[in-house]
Amino acid sequence: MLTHRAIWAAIDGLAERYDLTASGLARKAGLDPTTFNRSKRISRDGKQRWPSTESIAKVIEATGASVPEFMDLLSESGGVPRSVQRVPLIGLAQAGKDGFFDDAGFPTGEGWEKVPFPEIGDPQAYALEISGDSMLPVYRDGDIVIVSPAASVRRGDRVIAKTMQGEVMCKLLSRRTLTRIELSSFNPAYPERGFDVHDIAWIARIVWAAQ
DNA sequence: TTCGGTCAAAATAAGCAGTG
DNA sequence: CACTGCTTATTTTGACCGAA
Repeated sequence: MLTHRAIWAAIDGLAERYDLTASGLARKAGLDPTTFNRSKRISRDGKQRWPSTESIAKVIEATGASVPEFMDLLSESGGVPRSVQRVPLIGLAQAGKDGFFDDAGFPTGEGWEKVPFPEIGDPQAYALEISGDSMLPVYRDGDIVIVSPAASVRRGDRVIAKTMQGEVMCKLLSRRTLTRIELSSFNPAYPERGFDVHDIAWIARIVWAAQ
């Protein structure tokens, strides 16, 4: 439903997602900074004012967001504000480098982009952007998963694991003993891989996925 | 007339030396 | 370090403008 509330909430959401205020977003889009102010949303006599499609096109262009992304914000907001937390986001490939995690697999330091996500009640959770095709057909390239290093991991769980060598992978935990960890890919084209527990730096459960 | 966007001006917020 | 006083940038409001 394209309500007045939803469309403005989506603009606010877009601004927040890119760390801008509403007026900052307008300025970045080459519009007058006042275009999205509150007083421009409801006129003096209480009538609803709407942004033009041209303005919306400009802010999407300026932020580099996609039209589907904006539609997402529209349906999410839907007029009813939802509890949202901002979680750190990182790419799977980047995650292998040093400096992003502490020894226990909790996100640390700088370099994390923040994305808003529905509240999942875990302040330690973070987001990973999937790359590669080893997780097909469950996760596609570009999907975002929410990972909780605090959640307990059991057989059959979808997990993110990092090896001592710095390789980060998204797998299915197929077997776990005191000394061995067996990880299988969702994509049958990839073989199952076994690791000595000492070769795994940390393992964290995927608790949510945006697809 | 109506509807969005722009203009001008005022209110806030954010730095930032200088001082005790 | 904390506190002023000052400057600059950002945000907001309400009047106004041009297109349809």
